[in-house]
Amino acid sequence: MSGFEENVGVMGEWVPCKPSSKRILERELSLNHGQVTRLLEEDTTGNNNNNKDSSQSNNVSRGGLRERIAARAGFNTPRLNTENIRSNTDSSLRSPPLTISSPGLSPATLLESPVFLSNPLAQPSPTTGKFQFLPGVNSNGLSSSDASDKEKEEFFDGIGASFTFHPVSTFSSSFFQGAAEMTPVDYGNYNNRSSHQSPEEDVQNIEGSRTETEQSGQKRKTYDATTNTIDHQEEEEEGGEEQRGGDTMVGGGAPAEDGYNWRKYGQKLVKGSEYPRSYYKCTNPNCQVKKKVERSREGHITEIIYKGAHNHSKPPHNRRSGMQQDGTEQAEQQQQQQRDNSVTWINENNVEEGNQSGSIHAQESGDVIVVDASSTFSNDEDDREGTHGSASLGYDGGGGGGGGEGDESESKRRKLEAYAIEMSGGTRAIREPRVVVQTTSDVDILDDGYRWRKYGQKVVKGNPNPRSYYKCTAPGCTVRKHVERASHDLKSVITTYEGKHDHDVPAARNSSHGGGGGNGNGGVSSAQTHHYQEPPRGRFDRQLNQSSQFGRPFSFQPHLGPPSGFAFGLGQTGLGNFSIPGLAFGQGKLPGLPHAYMSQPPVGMNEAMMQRGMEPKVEPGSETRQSLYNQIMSRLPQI
DNA sequence: AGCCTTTGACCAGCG
DNA sequence: TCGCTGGTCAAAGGC
Repeated sequence: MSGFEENVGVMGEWVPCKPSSKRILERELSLNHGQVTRLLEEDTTGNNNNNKDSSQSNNVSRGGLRERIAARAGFNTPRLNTENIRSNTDSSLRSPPLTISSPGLSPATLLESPVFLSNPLAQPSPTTGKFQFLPGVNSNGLSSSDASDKEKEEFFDGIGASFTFHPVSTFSSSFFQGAAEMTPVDYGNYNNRSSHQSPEEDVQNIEGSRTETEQSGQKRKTYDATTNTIDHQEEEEEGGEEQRGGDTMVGGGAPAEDGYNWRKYGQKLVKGSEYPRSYYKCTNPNCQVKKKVERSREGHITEIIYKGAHNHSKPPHNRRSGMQQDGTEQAEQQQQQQRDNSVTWINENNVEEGNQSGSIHAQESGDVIVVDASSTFSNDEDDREGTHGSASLGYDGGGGGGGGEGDESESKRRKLEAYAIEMSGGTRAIREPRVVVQTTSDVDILDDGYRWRKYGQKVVKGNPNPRSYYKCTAPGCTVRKHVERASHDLKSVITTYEGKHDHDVPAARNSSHGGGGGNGNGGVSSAQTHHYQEPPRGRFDRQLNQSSQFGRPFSFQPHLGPPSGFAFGLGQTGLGNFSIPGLAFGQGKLPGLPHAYMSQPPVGMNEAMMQRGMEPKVEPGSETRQSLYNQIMSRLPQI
């Protein structure tokens, strides 16, 4: 391949350079992520406090991001200065400065983020940036000592690119649904695919900078903790595929459908947020659940924050009475949600420590997740991944000293939040790991070292570009991927993977595009990483892009890797904005979150590298960070 | 008529 | 105490 300097799809947006960025970055980067551990000892402030801290809201994009992150992840998160972040639709954005005002957050940390998810939604265009992969970074997030300075230079030069760690908002399990409808390509084994390899429900339609979700036959997955089952309630939306509008906005009316009825009781333009926030209450009598919804100018839901838990079941067939909301509209809303929201729960009630009764009813409709948090829950759906673990609350061991002492309410809230996180993580767990890599390159990402058999091709509605579906030809390997090219830029390739771990890269092809850094070690890493982990899907959403996709919970546990709902962009002139819209949900035990998170191998990174034919190398993490730091600092404009 | 959204005003918490 | 801010109220109007 052509090496790092070769473009990599960029996702992100450029924002005006902030003069002080370097200084801030310098200070912040000097801190290592070990500090994150200390964050655990800090009180998780919870979403409700977001607006209480005006100083924070001034520094955090969309106000209270940090708190929101904390609420999701169960621990305080680095504070980011994202005030300059703008919608990526703003073409005027350029040369964003990297402003990191968060202890413990370093480029290395970010680069070690679990998955390199390019979020089409977040991009104005796949061609607006480059998706760079750091040279010499292996699956462990360690840089390679073999990576030449030149490579690194090139890497950062290429950071005209910004890249985004972004959660993917649709179920990966339903990712290849479209394949079922596509025109099969006879490659011999196509019809012999095992049932479990069959395409499922919906297909994410990545169209240039947009992600559309196939809505025909949209399914809702309901996870019932009491039975540990996942119920697919297929909701055949009227009109089926015809309903799939392009970039249909959610009407100015009701919030995205999530199965419950809501009454809007207020709207306000919150400081730090570009978009107005709407306040909704559940219309069910005695139900105190509320939610806040923020929409972009286009009507895309950029964030949904739930507060509380429903004490009732969903109303039958979620059709609002009285109001005009036909199936089409609803379907549109659902698909809208699927492609762009972030969800946060602030669970404040119905939870009793260690003794939850009832059932957890986590429902997802697109990205909207509603959780009836009234019980503990466990999720065995993803046992194969070793994720989730316990359904027990992510409480910090009964107060873990921390802020719990003497502050019962705070402790409780913390627990509740953690609980909510747990739940959200649980719902996430039912999805298969997935990695989305968008590149802009003349090097076909198909040539990633593995052998693929094309089993179909389909033109997804709303996307003029044909999508090709591939399956790994390795025996027993169920990895699939689909690839499509942006019509406006044939070099832009969007590849989405689904599946995981079990075999090495075929030797014969492993070096075909080794690109930079191709030393003996590369193959090793490559061989180790034909697996895909679900990225932490945190909201993400608010991301630089209003179209955000957001947030998905992620597991901090080893098998799942670090949180991913993580998005940040590096500016063209060195470093750009930096945002972590979806450093979201964590579902592991609270006490271990930060550590686990920080220590997770950058699966996504590695995968991304693999996509690019790069060969990760090993190097002590500290060196990696230092190297990154040096590189970044050297690229920052002098103040 | 009922339910909804809109929107300005008000309230409360925090620094 | 004051100002800022997010959250909520409630009247008005629409469907």
